[in-house]
Amino acid sequence: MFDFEKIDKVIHEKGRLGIMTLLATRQSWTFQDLKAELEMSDGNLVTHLRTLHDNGYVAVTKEMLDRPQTSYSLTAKGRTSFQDYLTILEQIVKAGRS
Amino acid sequence: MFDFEKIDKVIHEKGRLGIMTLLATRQSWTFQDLKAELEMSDGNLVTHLRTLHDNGYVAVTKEMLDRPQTSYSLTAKGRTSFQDYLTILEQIVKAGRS
DNA sequence: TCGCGAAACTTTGTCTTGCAAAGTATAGCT
DNA sequence: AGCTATACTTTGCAAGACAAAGTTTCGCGA
Repeated sequence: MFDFEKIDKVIHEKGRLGIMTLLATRQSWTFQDLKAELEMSDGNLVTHLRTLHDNGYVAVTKEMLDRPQTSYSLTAKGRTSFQDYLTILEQIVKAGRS
Repeated sequence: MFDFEKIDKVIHEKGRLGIMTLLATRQSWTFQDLKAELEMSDGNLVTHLRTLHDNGYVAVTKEMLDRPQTSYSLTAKGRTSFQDYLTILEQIVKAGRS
């Protein structure tokens, strides 16, 4: 019926799913904004962001304003992977609502 | 924006999400049918089903036909929890498609 | 110039899971 | 009695989430 093996394990985790969803709604997010929105610890957030970056889903931009400020955004690959993931979610919702 | 903490960790796991989705499409599934559809090992499938049962999401019916046959179905609690979960998925899809 | 604090990590450690392989129990068929 | 299928349980490992504490780097104020 469904191929649940297709579910992307990198995205399908509460923390990273939150990050990906936020990144999809805006061009760019700072570390601080993500942290405030998701209420994650520094270590946890950085680890998830690194996992996403290592998989080529997230781009990192480091800037020096008056304070250091790192921003994150989706890569093209990240965006398509996320859309593919959403397609599976849609199928699940559709099946589950019947 | 979203409260990702609301995501039900019992449901939000690839294996159990598969089980719950299948159970939502039919009144009842046998162990063998679930196993064939999800392509899981016996131990893995039983463990997930027990987790779902321990959380009150799944009812178990044991029968003796010519062979032992155990069937699984959603409880009322399981159904509402799953619907709540789907609601969050819908929000994510909606946000991610914008 | 010497801290001080903030941002963004890294490190460490713990604890929970997923998952598979192998073993067990029960019942029917031959 | 022995074989097979179902439905488990047990064991063990490896991966991952997560938090707390330590680290680095910068700007700024005393």
